[in-house]
Amino acid sequence: MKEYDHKKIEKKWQDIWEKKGIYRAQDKSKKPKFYGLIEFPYPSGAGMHVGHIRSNTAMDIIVRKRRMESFNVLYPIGWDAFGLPTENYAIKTGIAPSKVTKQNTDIFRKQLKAIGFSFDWSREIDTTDPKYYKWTQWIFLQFLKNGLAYKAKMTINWCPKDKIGLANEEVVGGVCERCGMQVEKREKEQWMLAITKYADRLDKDLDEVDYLPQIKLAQRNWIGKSDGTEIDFKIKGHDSVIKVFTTRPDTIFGATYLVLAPEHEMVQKLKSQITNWSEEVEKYVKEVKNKTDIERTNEDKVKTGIELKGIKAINPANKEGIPVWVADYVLPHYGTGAIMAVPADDERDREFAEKFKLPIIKDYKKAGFEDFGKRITKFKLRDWVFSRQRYWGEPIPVVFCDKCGTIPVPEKDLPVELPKVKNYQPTDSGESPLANISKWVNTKCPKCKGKAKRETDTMPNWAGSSWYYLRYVDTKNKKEFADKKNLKYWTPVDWYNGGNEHTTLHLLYSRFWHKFLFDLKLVPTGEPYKKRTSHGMILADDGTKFSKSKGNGVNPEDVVKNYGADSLRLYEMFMGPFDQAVSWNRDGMVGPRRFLERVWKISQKLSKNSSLSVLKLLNKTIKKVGEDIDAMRFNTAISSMMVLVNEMDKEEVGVKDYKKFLQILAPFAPHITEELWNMLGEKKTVHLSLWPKVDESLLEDKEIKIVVQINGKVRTEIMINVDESEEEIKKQVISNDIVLKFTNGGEVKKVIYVKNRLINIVL
RNA sequence: GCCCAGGUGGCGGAAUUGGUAGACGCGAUAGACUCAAAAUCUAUUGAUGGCAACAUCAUGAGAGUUCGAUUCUCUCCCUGGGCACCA
Repeated sequence: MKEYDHKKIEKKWQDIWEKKGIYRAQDKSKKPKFYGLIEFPYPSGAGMHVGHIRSNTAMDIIVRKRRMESFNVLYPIGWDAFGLPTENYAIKTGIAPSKVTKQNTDIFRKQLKAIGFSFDWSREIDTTDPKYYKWTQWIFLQFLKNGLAYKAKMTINWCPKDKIGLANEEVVGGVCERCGMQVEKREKEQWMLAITKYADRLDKDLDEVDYLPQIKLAQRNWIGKSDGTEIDFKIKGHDSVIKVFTTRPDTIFGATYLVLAPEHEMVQKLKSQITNWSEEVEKYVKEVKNKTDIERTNEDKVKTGIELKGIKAINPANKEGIPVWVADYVLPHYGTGAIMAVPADDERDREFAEKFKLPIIKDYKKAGFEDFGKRITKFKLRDWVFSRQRYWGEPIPVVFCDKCGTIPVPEKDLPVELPKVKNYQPTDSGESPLANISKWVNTKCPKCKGKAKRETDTMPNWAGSSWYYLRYVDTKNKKEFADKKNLKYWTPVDWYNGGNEHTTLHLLYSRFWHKFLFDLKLVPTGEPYKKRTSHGMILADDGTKFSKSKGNGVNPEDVVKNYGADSLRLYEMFMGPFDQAVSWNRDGMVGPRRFLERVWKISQKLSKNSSLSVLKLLNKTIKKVGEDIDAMRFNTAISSMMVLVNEMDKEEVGVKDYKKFLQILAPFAPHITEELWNMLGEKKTVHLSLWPKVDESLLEDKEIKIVVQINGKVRTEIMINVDESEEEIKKQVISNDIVLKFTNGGEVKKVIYVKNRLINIVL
């Protein structure tokens, strides 16, 4: 072929690669393994997004390089297909979510294949496949067996639009994370997972993993570990105590009053002794209860509160009776829901004390505090609300029997499959649409064989994604979620890249599930991911998010058609630093495409040997590209290859050296490099060839240029020999014509020499 | 309000972590090729002054440390993201 035509080569090689199975991971291998993971996509009806391509290409480049470094690589793909958009689509159109999911995954698969990602397609998984969610349900039963799944009646966040209960983690700024609707409060029986039991380990074990510092910090802030002291305050004339949590137990001598959250259980217990109960306190407590979190916290910092008259607590430090208040700025779910106020030391407490004329003790002694409480660790993290009143999720495998109570579905009866329904709308009472299918709901109790009802709640879509990386190591296993030997060989994941938006939700949940499975000795490591990085978003050319309503999306298929997958991959890697958000530029595709055309053109003019300048630059580039890939600096890797191609364009290039260049370009542009590699007579794929070695002897120059500064300003540059001594170089510089012009007989105060870089003369 | 990123030509961005600011790419201008256009090639391209050699200024603003600051310190302004009175 004389000219580069991506249409003739891309599909061709994709088919050959698939037929030969060159990207298949080998479960039995003596090679060292490398498990590279991307977050499996949600197959939305809109098809693949340019953002998917950016993150998938990055990991694709990394795993392709690892293969060329003789690693046995696992780079799998699947579908995180349960979720609201598909269900909402079903509500609108009446089309079954399973059918929509099938359509969407077919589109996604075709689109992903057209980009040339080196996924091992033989391991494709789908969270909505009963063969997969059988094991999601099975893991839930293990949680239940071990007391980590429990039912609780609790105030939940209720989205009136989605008609669904939301986990605290899914409420962003008081509104539903998905639809933006103001969240209400409702009482509801919910399945919960006790993630808080793992809070300490989830925090501590971050020390063992290689996550980006920001990611660790975000997880730590979310878990919110804080060490402090729990102190009992006795109540005068009452036998119970108010437990207070403080990080500053040394300030107890300055504590002049207590504040309880209005929801605090002691408020109800002390009711009969509170003299202003009916006229003030009761009303205030009710008001707070009706407030959403956002109203409660958005009061322009004007604090409200009511004193519980008739109640006095005793400060254990000085035995003085102090007043007790309720105020909504104290939250029931953090600490003990009660604080001791030290207005002399704490800004909020002072503000509150000044407003309500409470005593402030300025000088108090700070010694001897340790006797008054016990050391304790508190976390912000709350248990995970695991129930959804929706159709399109894994049914929670539990039945309710009047005689026997809540009974888990026996493991042999898994999976509990989703039945077909006619109407996907949640019921008016907010129950799952499953509640309407009496045939499915009414069942036999596994224990007494009497009448029983199935749980109609389903799992949140975080469930299937909490363990999918484990299934990839053994996707077809019918006996267990994955074979132990496979787990031992492949896990942990060596490198996991994903979106920033998942650093507190998905990442934390999957670490929690993993630790639980580790405790049951079902997985061999305490952490699922050795290394975690994250990518920046791709924004529209105006710097805002892509959105359907604006119609500013970019269709990757059009780009592939016009420019080719290789150009698209290169552009997305070249457009900016990988961890930062970048704007899509319609004209940006041109540069990478031209680059590939020049790469092609050079193949038509190869000689026997390369010029020295090409040889030197090639070596430098091999080194830089290798380092840049490992550090995810794809943009500079590409620019250095562009510099090399510019040089090769002008100079003589030998076949052997050109092939080395093809090898380092191969992870970025797999199709064109394979075609050229093949055209040059290679029979085996470039993608399993050995990554070229750097010839260190070619990296160093004997003659180098150094910069000459006078008083810190660049005035000229000179060539020096690397073997020359500092003395000789200084002498040479001082007698330089241009330097003499500036020194002009003046006194040289100081000469600073930075080896092989610059020399600065201070006058 | 607090925390984390970030602010560099017309645009996306680079800068060996204190050592030539603007690599690489896009765009633009001029020329070559062409009947013409596209593509390609060649040259120029931060600003100001100058015929030129060159000089001065310039990395959000202002100060500081230093022989030397895009890089370090302080104050302030702006953009994006996260958290929401956390005891």
